Formats: sequence, C-alpha cells, structure tokens
Amino acid sequence: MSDLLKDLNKEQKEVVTSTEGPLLVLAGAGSGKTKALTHRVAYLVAEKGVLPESILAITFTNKAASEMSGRIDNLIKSSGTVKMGTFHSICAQILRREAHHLGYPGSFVIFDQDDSKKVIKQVIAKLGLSDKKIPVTTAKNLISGAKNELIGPEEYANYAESFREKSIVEIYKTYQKELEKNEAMDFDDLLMLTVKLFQKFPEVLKKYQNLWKYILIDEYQDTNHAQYLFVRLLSATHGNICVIGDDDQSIYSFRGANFQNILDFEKDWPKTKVVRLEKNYRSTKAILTAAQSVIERNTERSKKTLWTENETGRPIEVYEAASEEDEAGFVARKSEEIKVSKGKLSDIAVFYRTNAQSRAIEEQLLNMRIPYKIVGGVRFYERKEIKDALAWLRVASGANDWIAFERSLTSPPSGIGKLSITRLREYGEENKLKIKDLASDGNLANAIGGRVVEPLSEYFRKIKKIQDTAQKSLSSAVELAIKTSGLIEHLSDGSFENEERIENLKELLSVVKELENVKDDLTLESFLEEVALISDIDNYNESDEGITLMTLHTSKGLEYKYVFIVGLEENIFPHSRSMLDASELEEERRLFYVGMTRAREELYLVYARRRLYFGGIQHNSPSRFIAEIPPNLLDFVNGGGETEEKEIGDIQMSGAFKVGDEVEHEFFGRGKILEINDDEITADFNVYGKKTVSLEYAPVRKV
DNA sequence: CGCTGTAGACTTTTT
DNA sequence: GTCTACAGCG
Repeated sequence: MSDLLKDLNKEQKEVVTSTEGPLLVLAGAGSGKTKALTHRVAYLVAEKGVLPESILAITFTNKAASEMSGRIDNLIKSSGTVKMGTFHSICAQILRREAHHLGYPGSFVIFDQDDSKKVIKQVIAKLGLSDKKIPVTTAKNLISGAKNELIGPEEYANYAESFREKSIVEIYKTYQKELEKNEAMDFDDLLMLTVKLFQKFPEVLKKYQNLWKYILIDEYQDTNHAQYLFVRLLSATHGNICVIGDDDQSIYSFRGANFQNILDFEKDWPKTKVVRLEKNYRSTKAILTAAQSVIERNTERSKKTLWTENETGRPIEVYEAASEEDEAGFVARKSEEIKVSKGKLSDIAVFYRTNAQSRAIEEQLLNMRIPYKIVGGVRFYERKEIKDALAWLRVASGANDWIAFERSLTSPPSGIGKLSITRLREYGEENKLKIKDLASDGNLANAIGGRVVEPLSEYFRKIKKIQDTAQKSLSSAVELAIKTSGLIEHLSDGSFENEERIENLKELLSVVKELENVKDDLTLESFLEEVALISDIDNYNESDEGITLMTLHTSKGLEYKYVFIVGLEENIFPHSRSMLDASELEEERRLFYVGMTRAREELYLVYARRRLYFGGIQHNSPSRFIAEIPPNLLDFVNGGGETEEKEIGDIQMSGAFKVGDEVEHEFFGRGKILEINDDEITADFNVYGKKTVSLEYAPVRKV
C-alpha cells in the first residue's frame, strides 16, 4: 500500500484514491479534511503520474493555500507548480493574461471596497442623484449582489421598476464605465469578468480546461453563483472535479455565498461519488455533542452525524458576567489559570460576533499584562496612511487610476485640491487624456488655472522617480514613495496616533523587503495585486505567544485547545439584524456551530447581564443558543457579585399563547395577538402595527 | 486650498 | 463612544 494511504481512515482513503470523475466530500468539522485533501494531491502526482501544473486547488484564504502546499511538500518532493489560491487570486491571474479580450488592459488595478465606494459616490453625484435617497453602501451592495449573480446592468434594467431600482441601474452602468476608464476592476469583477470571458471566448476557456485536468475546491459551501459557474465551466470537459465542504459551516451568505451549491452538486454531476467524513478527530465528546444538538435545530441542512473516539472531557462552562468588563475579566483570569496549570497562551482563542467587542477584552488583557494578538478589525492594508502610500505606487505603476491620483495629490496636501482634480478629470475626459498625458499637456494653465501647473509638474517629477526606481528595486521604490510623498513629515506632529501611523509606514517597508527576499520576480504590479487580495488571516502566525482574538467568521478552519465565545446575548449573538428572518437566524446558528467546533478540549460560553453599547447601557437576555445545548453538558458559573434574576431559555412554544394575549416583542414592543398558526403568531403591535412572527425564532413573550 | 470643529451616523460578518 | 463627512473660516 502506498505510504500516502497510511494513517487514513476508510473514507479519507476513498477521498484520496477516487481521482477520476466528480467527487463530493461532505466533511464535518474536525474530520481531517485538510489531511485528505493534501494526500489526494500528493497521490495524484506520486501515484497517478499527474503533472503538478495540471492541478488547480482553490482555497478560501491565501493562508490555507500556502499551508496546503507546505503540507504537500512534506509528502512528496515537489508540489511547487500545483496552482493554488483563492478564487479571487486565480481569477486575477487569468485576467492579467486575457483581459484584453474584454477590452481591459492586462495591467488593470484592483479596487478595494473603499476605492469602489469612492467611485460610486462620484457616480451618484454625477447623475444628479442624492446619496441621501440612495446611500453609497446600498448601491454598492446591490451592484455587488448583481455581479455575484452575473447580472450585468442591461439585464438588471429588466427587473427595475421602482425609482430606486431604476437609479441603481443607472449607477451600475456608469460605475462600470468609470471602472473601465480607471482601468480598474473591483473584487466582484474579478469573478464576473472571468466567467464572462469563458462564456464569450470558448477558445480561451478551452486553454484552461486543457491546462487544469484536476480541480479541487475547498469550502465549497461558501461559493457564490459566479464561483460556481467558474468551477463548472472549467471542469466541463473532463469532470475531474472534487469539492469539499460542509453545509453546516456556511456562514457567508451575506456576500452571496449559497450553500445550495453543495446540496445540488449531485444534480449537476449525475455520476458523482459522495464521501462523508463524519469521524471527528478534534473535540471532546462533550463539545461535539453540544455542537451537534445546536446545529440539529436548523431545518435547511443535510443530515449528518459526527462521532468521535475522543474522551468525554469537561463540561462546557457557562459564565454569567455582570458587565462586559466582568466578561473580559473572566477571560483574562481563566487564561492566567490555564497558562499556570496546563497550557500555553497560544492554545487559547476568544471569539466574538462583531469586531467592536474586542475592545473590552483588549483593555482587560492589557491591564493584566497578558499578551494577545488580534486577527481582523481594521486591516493593515486598509489603513489610511498605508492606502496613501500605496496610491503613489499605484499611479507610478502606470495605471490610469484616478482614485489613486486624487488620493496621492490630496494626502498629504499638494496645493491641488478636490476641485482642481475634478476639473482635471473632466478636462482629461473631454480630451481623451490619460493621467500620464497630463504631465506633458501644455494647455493646463488655460483649462484649469495657472496655480495647478507648478504643483502638478512637481508631482509628476516625483512619480517619475518612483517609477524609475521600481525598475531597479521595489523596496527602494516603496521607500522613496513614503519619503517623497511627504507623508512622514505630514504625520510628524508628535501625537500618539500619528506616531503609530508612521510606524505602520515603516512596517509596510519591511513587509516589502521581506517579500522581496522570498520572491525574486516581485514587480510593482504583482506586489500591488498581492496587497489588494490579501486578508488579515493570511498574515497570522499561530505560533506567536499570546492568546488570539478574532470574530467567529475569521475562526473558520482553525482550531484551539481552549476556546471562549463571548457576548452570547440576544441582539449580539444572534445579532439583532439577523433575528427576524428564519434563514438568517439559521446562519447565526451555523456561526455558533463553527465557533464551538473550533475547540479541542475546553469551551467557555460567556454572556453579560448588562453591556455598554453606543455609550448607553443595554440589558440583553442570554443567547437562545445556550439553551439549545443539553443542560447536562453545561456547568453554570456565576460572577460579578450582583444578583439579578435571569433565566436561560426564554423560548416559548405556541401552546403558551392564546388569541387576545398581550405580548412583548424585542423589537416591535407591546402588542395583542390576533391569530395563532402552528408556530407563528400574528399580532397587532402598538407602534409597528400588524406583524407575523415565528415563535421558534422571534424574541416574543407573554406579558 | 486646507484646516478645524461639529453634527450625524454608526456596527454584522469579508475576498 | 468613536469615526466620518462637511460646512465654514482663515
């Protein structure tokens, strides 16, 4: 037997050896999925003689990709040329070579959320619409949703009825034109345009079908429609498509992910072989059972039963904190305890629903001098000062990027302000000029006004210098950009925040130097692309000492010996915006399931009786999710000293209500029941009027 | 043009 | 409580 099959269970072996044809792997949490995947790739190369370069593996993060290639390298000699990456990075690479078919230059820039919002804002103004009526974020979300569904502006127009929808159509149209003018693509374009490219140009598609004969997709439950089509097109000829996922861990529907893709896989590929990985190697029986009983409440899922040979382990500790400080104090004290008695701080993780919750925990950990690191939050490459420095580099890269142009001219101030830049852009548009043409345009003084001439030529001199330097050394170019932009002087006012910003700029330089050492073919363009598609988790190093703080979303795919989930209160988790809709609530539950199943040995669930929120005090009941765990697995601990009666398990069944009862709903307030239907009631609320709510999900009680 | 102060919004999660 | 956007002034 091949060495590659040693230490694998029967199902994992099937994953590894079923190399031909469509394969669907339903992999439960902690079921040794990555192991099966890496061994599969190694097996393809070592046993089946498949060339590494004809394998494409798509992962959810860049970090997962580099980890995977590291693990494969340990199994076989060279996996170096297996193509691995996220959907976005793979699509970007394809488009670099092929975008000319679609009328884009291969040197397009990638606009992040912030850049796209700026463009949309300009577009709304240009169309004479008010961003009061159509907020930028709304427009952005609707356009993004359409792109994920591969709906272009023309098609979108077919649905549009209301004024708002019609406005969105116009914004969408103009936005795409603006992106083209800027030679830019947003995140969604990377996917949508690649699929369009494949659909419009069969010969291009064929090229990639012939190149990648074996395709693997991890976290398939979190693919959106565009990604789904991308995969289907690429594997259409050979059908060697292996997807791995777990519908119970689908937590990204807000950005268009559709876990129906995994449930429907067998319909798309009738000859699909299905393998279920249900043996859990990660968690104790207590944790696994608890997680199972929570997720079983969901109706939209495929049935599966995880099991483990691990020991029962300790009960799950539930701590009722008096406040968010007390909550943080509990985390800090327990962490100390764990460190002293049995483990390392790096074995500990704290998960929360929203980034804002990290602050209280951080303060407490700082107080107690417990080292910690945060993954997520304001990402490094989204910081203002970093974006400012990168804007100089983006213009220097030769991109016709007006967003970066404006940014680099205004921060730090150059003497040319917003008004002049708008005029410059309009002037450029009228005369079909690109940014770089402005440098040599003799008519600017007439067209815009004399006072832009001097600062602008100064600006272009600097850009030129950065450009020239980039030919020789990227890091010198970055260093020059930081210096010549005047950012450092501008920030040198001695204030604490600005000192930190200067530190960040220095950090940027060391990141580039490091990258340069690893990749000798790093160009300015490839560096900018890498930066655009990087995520925070990609830079996270688990071996660093200290406990780890992150959102539940970020925790997917990771595991820790000791896990704290904090803020387990109604309105916080489940989040208030997700409580009124049954399927959104199920997603919250999956998120809780993901968090729980990260824990190997000990799980702590924490909620606070009162919490500071928006400067005001909020009282929330304990999260319903706690009540969904069998009580025998829980160990309740009280804290804070203050007594305040609060029961876990506020969920009532319809039998408890009758028509005419006064009820109180968490959001709709007081009302009177008009009608009861199975587990739904219709009530007339004093403020909100007639509403039907599901008792299974709605935070409603009798008064 | 660019800085300052204030009113207003805002917090779900992210490639 | 914190960040941002913008009006109004120098």
